[in-house]
Amino acid sequence: MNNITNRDLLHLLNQRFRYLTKEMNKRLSDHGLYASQWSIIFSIQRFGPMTQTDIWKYLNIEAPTVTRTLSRLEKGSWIVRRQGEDKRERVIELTDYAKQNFSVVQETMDTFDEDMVTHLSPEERNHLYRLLEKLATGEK
Amino acid sequence: MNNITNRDLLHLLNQRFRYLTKEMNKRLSDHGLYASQWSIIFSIQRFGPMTQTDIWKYLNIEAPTVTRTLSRLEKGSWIVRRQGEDKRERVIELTDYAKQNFSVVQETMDTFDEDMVTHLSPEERNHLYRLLEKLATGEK
DNA sequence: GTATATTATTTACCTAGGTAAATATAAGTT
DNA sequence: AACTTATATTTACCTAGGTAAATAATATAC
Repeated sequence: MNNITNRDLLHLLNQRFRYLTKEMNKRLSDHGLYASQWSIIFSIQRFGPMTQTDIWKYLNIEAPTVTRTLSRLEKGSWIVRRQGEDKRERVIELTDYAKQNFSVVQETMDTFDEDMVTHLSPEERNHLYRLLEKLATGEK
Repeated sequence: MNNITNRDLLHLLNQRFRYLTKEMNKRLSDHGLYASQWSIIFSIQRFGPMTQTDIWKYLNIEAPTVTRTLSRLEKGSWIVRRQGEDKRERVIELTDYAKQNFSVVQETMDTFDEDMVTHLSPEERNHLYRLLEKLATGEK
């Protein structure tokens, strides 16, 4: 059994990642959402109102990306931006519309998550997690 | 030890993937390339001249994405598009410039690949590969 | 209290991925 | 040969990620 090359490993990761987001977008399209939009909605539902900085730090994406995605969510009536005490910051809250639709979308996503890992046993899922933790940690 | 949730698993995959491409782009920027561009150059070097269909089928991306990336590579003098016998198709070849610079970039990428998996033993790399194979296979 | 530095957000401009529809050529049918 | 179908590529238009620089408000220094 030959060892897999680093390149093949990263290539496969790439393939799988793209398949995942493609499929996720497909399933979310019924709800008028995209994958990245859902991850923001989910975060706010989980942690309560967040500033944009809270969001990009948690999701590990850049501030301009959040600005843009929030604008789309705002246009779709999923979130509202309210001014914070610190007038530089904007606090993001879910709209009633978002709260009403949250659980339906969540069910869709739960099914999606399960479908994606269905061939992995619980032990394998834990193991995969631990291996991914060791991947690309930035240190040498 | 609690089991990891599907959501956390996919979330981590997301984080790692973004870190990977970000870092890869950073290292390639010295060479005036982006990650996706390199993957095309690498494919052609490996398999020889390919039609655009060959490329998108191999890389598992959509045809329009390839069209765009090739245009950028062409502008950067990395590739040339020549008409195939079948006049519908365009055969992509590396330029002399690409051939001359290939090995330097490849060294950069080999180092990158190794850096990304450096915390994983050979067995772990194989295992990670096998687990990723089982992920998101599309079947239920 | 004014000047400077820091922080939060935005704007402008890249690349990359996707879908849907258009175009051009080839292949198949009658 | 003419008509229809299929294939290869492109165009137009989305979203998402990134960097660099601008703007506005806060915090800090003097």
